[in-house]
Amino acid sequence: MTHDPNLAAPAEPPSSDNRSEAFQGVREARRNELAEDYVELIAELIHEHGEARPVAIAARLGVRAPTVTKALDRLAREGLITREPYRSVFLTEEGHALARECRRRHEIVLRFLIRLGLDAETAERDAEGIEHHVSEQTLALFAAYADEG
Amino acid sequence: MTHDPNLAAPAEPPSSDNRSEAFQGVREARRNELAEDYVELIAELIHEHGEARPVAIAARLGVRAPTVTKALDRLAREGLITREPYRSVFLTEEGHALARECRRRHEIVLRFLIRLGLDAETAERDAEGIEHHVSEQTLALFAAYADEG
DNA sequence: TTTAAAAGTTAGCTATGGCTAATAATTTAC
DNA sequence: GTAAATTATTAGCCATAGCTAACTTTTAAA
Ligand SMILES: [Mn+2]
Ligand SMILES: [Mn+2]
Ligand SMILES: [Mn+2]
Ligand SMILES: [Mn+2]
Repeated sequence: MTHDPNLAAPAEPPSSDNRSEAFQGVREARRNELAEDYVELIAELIHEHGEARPVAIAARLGVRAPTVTKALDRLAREGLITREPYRSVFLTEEGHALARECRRRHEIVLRFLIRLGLDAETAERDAEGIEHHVSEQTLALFAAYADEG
Repeated sequence: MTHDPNLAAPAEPPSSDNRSEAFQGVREARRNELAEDYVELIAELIHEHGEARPVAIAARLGVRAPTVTKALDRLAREGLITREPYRSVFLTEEGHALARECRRRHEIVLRFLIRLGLDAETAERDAEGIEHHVSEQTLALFAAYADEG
């Protein structure tokens, strides 16, 4: 979806030992985390401030400006955003779709953790990491628990 | 614990905007994921087969041998393992402690997901990613739910 | 005991994701 | 309307994490 079809992928699926399945999946998820955080955040900033400027992205992520510039170049290359130099950033259709998906996951995980009894701050922090590693099945169970649990 | 004190850390904590806290935490967690997976796996292999050979590590992780060699060099540099060329790998005290901690987290998350109603395979896969992003607080709630829920 | 296979390492490539320092463009203040 | 401040980009650094190809060492077979 968000990523290049296997830039550094092996000739023969390296040892598709059955046990390796989980790790393969996690590596795949890790490759998309950054892009997911970016598009989700960009959507948020546009909603809150009417635009997403690199300086705001950097502040929210807690990284330096050049880090953001480079990441945005990559997102543009991947077709998730459009941009012009020195201007703020826009989501493509694809980027917007991914952002919505991420926001949904984020909110379900967050609601779930809070319902479980976690304080808001810790919940937010854990959700920010966990959201990238929950399957649809888990998400469904989280949502069910949050809604009625 | 497992990592260098900020190799690429900024001069002044880059924009310690309050909102950035969650992302900072996640980035920190991401830096340790690989090391955590390795030491946990090494402990497992030693338990199962009496030794941890690079070839077995590679098979289980689903990566190529040179990837493992390099990662092991890094773990050794960080004081988590000891090794000699062409021989199998051992955990240092520190590595062993980290492995135990990881195994504990992994098992709590896994038990929790299964208790929630997830199938074993999906649970294993999600746990492999989630385990690196749960705070002690969340872990406590997971454990409580798994035990009595 | 020689040879073949398996395992491990090294060298070298690509891409990501951080950073600083220097420069360029834009916006704001005067 | 110019000068200053802010914002953004570029260039260049470093470490991680993957890969292949080539080589070395160790282990297993014949
Ligand atoms: Mn996130
Ligand atoms: Mn998020
Ligand atoms: Mn893991
Ligand atoms: Mn694990």
